[in-house]
Amino acid sequence: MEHIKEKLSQGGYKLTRQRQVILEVMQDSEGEHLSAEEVLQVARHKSPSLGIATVYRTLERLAGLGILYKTRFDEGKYRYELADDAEHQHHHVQCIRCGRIFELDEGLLDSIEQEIMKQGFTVINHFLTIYAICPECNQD
Amino acid sequence: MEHIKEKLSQGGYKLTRQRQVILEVMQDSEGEHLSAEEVLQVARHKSPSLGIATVYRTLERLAGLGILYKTRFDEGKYRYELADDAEHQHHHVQCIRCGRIFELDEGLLDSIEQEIMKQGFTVINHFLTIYAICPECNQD
DNA sequence: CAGAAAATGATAATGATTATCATTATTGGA
DNA sequence: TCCAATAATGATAATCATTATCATTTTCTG
Repeated sequence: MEHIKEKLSQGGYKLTRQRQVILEVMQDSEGEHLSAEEVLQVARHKSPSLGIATVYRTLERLAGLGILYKTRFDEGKYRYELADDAEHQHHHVQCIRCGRIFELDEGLLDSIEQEIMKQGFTVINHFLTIYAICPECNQD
Repeated sequence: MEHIKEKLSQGGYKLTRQRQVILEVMQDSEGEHLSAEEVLQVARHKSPSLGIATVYRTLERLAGLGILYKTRFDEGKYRYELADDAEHQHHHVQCIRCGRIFELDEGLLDSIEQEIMKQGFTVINHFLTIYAICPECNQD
């Protein structure tokens, strides 16, 4: 939490009550991937007058600072999750039956990146989403 | 072109003038990834009264039949491209400078899929997008 | 050729996000 | 401490892509 506050102030942002609440929501929902609307619903428990515009602005800033990951699955909206300390970019498997999202190990894409770099590209980032049927749904 | 017509009628759809025009636009733009709005602009050269709703409906049907791929890059809209004959799913590298999109070989993800299957998943599909700086932009 | 079914085009509705703007909160000096 | 400058907030309008609606037109089948 401390290093997050640091990043905020380094970015020239203040840790307001609203930002604190939104950060807490993100921390309390480890492993989930929340949309802006979902963040708002939960955050209003602690800050009932919170507006959706502030949620969007805050999530955007936090993502810009690398505190959150901003990902778009194959639906119309972005989802956010707390970034780990490490620099690594991770990936997802989404179950097409139950909709749950599973994390995928990093490093799996290294060989692909190397191939592309050979062709003269500088790789900045990559996003992989796999659609599958999860083990539980497979039992039905 | 013939096998596309076949697929259409097999799906219970008629090859109307509008659908023909939209298909031609997609065929004439090999290697590009067009949004619905872009398809409309080009298609209106041949069919000026074409409506955007028809474009959306047609692209959706063609994608449903596997004639087109429907992909969402990290922006708010879908883009479409003609699917190859092969079943394979391909992937993209997008240059963050010039915005151009490059195709990526298939097969690169096989090892990752195998890993996930070991964990009990049934893989249905996967989407990989890599953000990079392309060789040309790298020279600036 | 008629009549049913499908397709079209105009436009309204929707959902997510961004922009605007008046109000409120915060902060670093006098 | 108080005050102005600046940043942040919340309400709401605007925007953008997409989907839904519906009256009209087209197409196919008999």
